This record gives sequence, C-alpha cells and structure tokens, in this order.
Amino acid sequence: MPDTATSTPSHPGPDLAPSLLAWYDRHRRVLPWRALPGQKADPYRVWLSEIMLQQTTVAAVKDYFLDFTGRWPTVADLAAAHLDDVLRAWAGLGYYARARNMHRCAGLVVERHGGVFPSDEAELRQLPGVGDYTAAAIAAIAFDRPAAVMDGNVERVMARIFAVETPLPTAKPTLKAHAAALTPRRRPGDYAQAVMDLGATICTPRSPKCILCPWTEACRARRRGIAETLPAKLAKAAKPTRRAVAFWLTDDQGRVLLRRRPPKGMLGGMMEFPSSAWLEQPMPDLAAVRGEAPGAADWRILPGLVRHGFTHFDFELTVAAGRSRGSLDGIWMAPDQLGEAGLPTAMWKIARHALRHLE
DNA sequence: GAAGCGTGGAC
DNA sequence: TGTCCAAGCTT
Repeated sequence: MPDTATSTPSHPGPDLAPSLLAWYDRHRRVLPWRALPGQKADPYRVWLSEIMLQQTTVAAVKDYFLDFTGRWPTVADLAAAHLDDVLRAWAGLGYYARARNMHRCAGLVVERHGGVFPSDEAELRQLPGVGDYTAAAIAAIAFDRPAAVMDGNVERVMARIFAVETPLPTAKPTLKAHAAALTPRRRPGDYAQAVMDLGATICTPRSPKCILCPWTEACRARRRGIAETLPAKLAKAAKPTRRAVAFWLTDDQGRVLLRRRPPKGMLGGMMEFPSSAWLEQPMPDLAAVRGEAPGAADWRILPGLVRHGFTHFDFELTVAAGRSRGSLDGIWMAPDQLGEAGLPTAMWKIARHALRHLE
C-alpha cells in the first residue's frame, strides 16, 4: 500500500538517533571529563565540566578542569575551599559569575543533598549556575536520563536538519521541540554528547563537513544548499568603547598596589589595578583623573595603549605609573608574584604593559 | 525579553 | 586589522 506520509516523511525521520549513536561510537573523543565507554560518569566532574564549558571552548577548559579536579577532587572539597582560592584558580577563564555560582552550588549540594548531586532535571535546575541546558546535560550525561539538551550546537544542528529559517532567538521553541522529539530512550547520555559533538566537529558554523555527516541524507538544509547560512540570527548592536586611566602605583619595595572589585557585576570579586571610571568618552588626560588616583604620586603616563574586548564593550586604557609617597592601605604585591594573584586577562594586560615600559 | 557578563581562536 | 562565536545563566 503506497503511503506518501512515509515515503516523504513530514520530518527527517524517526531513525536519526541510532545512526548518530553509531557515528558517536566510531568517533568518540577522549576528554578529561568524559567517562570511558561502559564506565559510570562522576556527576561532580560532569557538573564541573558543564559549568566551565558554558560559552567556552573545549581547548580553553581542559587545563582548568584538570587543575580544579586535582585541587578539589570532590564536591565536598570544592565546597570547603575559600571563594578567593576558587576565583584565583578560575582567573583567565572569563564569566566570573560562573565561579561564584559554582562555589555556592557546591555548598548547597553538600548542605542540602548530602554531597550527592540530584539526578532529577527539575531539582538540578534549582541549583545556582544551572540553567535549562546544564540541568539537562547533567541529567543525561551523568545519570543517563532522557533529557533533551539544547545548546548552541543543538540549535544549529536542528535548524539545519529541519531547515528552520526563522532567526534566533525567535526560533528557539521550535528548535527545542525538534530536539526533544529526536531524543531517544536508549542511551540518552551518549546521544546528548553525540549531537553536541556533531555540532562541534561536523555541523560547524562555517564550512560544515556535510560529506562526513551521519545525517547528511536527512538534512533538509543541505538538500536546499542553505546549510551554512543556518541558523539565521538577528544582527547585534555595535559595541561602544569605554576608556580609563589605570594607576600602576609602586612602593619603596617595588611592590604594586591592587584592590579587589565589588563581589557582583563586572569581574565581580576579582583583583584589579585601581583606575579612573570606565567611561564612554575620549581618553582623559592625567589632570582630569588625578583625583581618582589611589594616592599622591609623581604620575607619568606610559607610552602606548592597552586594549581589551569585553562582551558588551571594548576597553582602552592608558597606564599612569608613579611611586607612592607614604604608606597606603591596600593589597601590595611584588610584580613577579602577579602570576599567582589571579588577575583577569584585562588586568594582566595592564601589568604586562607597565612592566614592559618600566624595565 | 533584553541586557550584562570574558576570553581566545579561527578565518 | 575586524568579525564571529563556544557545551548559557542571571536579573
């Protein structure tokens, strides 16, 4: 009996999961947080890796993950650590609220869950730093629950397989429904990693390797020749530039003055060099910002400019160097110890700039 | 819903 | 050089 509904299915097909799992078994990547085939995943390591991997590449995460799990092998160890030490270990990885939430989350898992991560997606979702994606990822990967993960990779893969041309973020609910419909009952943990691996290695934003894709026959975007254009995204606003003068203040022992930023917001809780306000204005001269300096000194502006791109603005600084007159309260560090200070990258650039011009 | 929140690598 | 963007979450 001819059946147009099955010969031209309304969706790419019910058998996509098995072919993807077969591909995954052949191309499984070895990663520090990934359990070996047949072995049980450690929920702590899965959680830790998922937090680190938020908006961050595998290459950037690897060394941080090994360092963290070496220092703090269990969630109880991490919960018992001082936040300062966690922030210092996190320095350079970016999105520092993740580190603060991670530390809070570890404390809650110990206090409320006896040091054992919940396996239920809704319970995981309640933990700080754990959103829809991360809750689903932990449920699927650590506990093999049939949770549908929805990250940037899955969005892209779904947009292409189903040729969804509606731009993000409007298309998100549609893409999520497609992803949920494809999630299998068997091996949901492997499937979650497989579909993300597919997006990361085959169904890439540019130049997708459709020839190697296990779903190439089913892919509607490839058939229409529009795979590389998907998913469509709304244009983003231009980034403004903020400028400031950073103060490199040294004492009679050659130590430099640092301070700790407020606990929330931009670079919350991280170390920084004192500076004038970060304003969307032309670069101020020394006379305009002398009142914001951390103390009296024979300030002189060093040649050159420090540039740094943040998420929503570009940052330009000039560095004023000076020798402190008298003693001043604050955090004084020898320049050769700055490597252990846990400086965010923007501050590290200031330090390099100052040292280059003062030596 | 929109804005705030880092960084480094690829092209 | 600039642009995009990566296993998102919080407010």
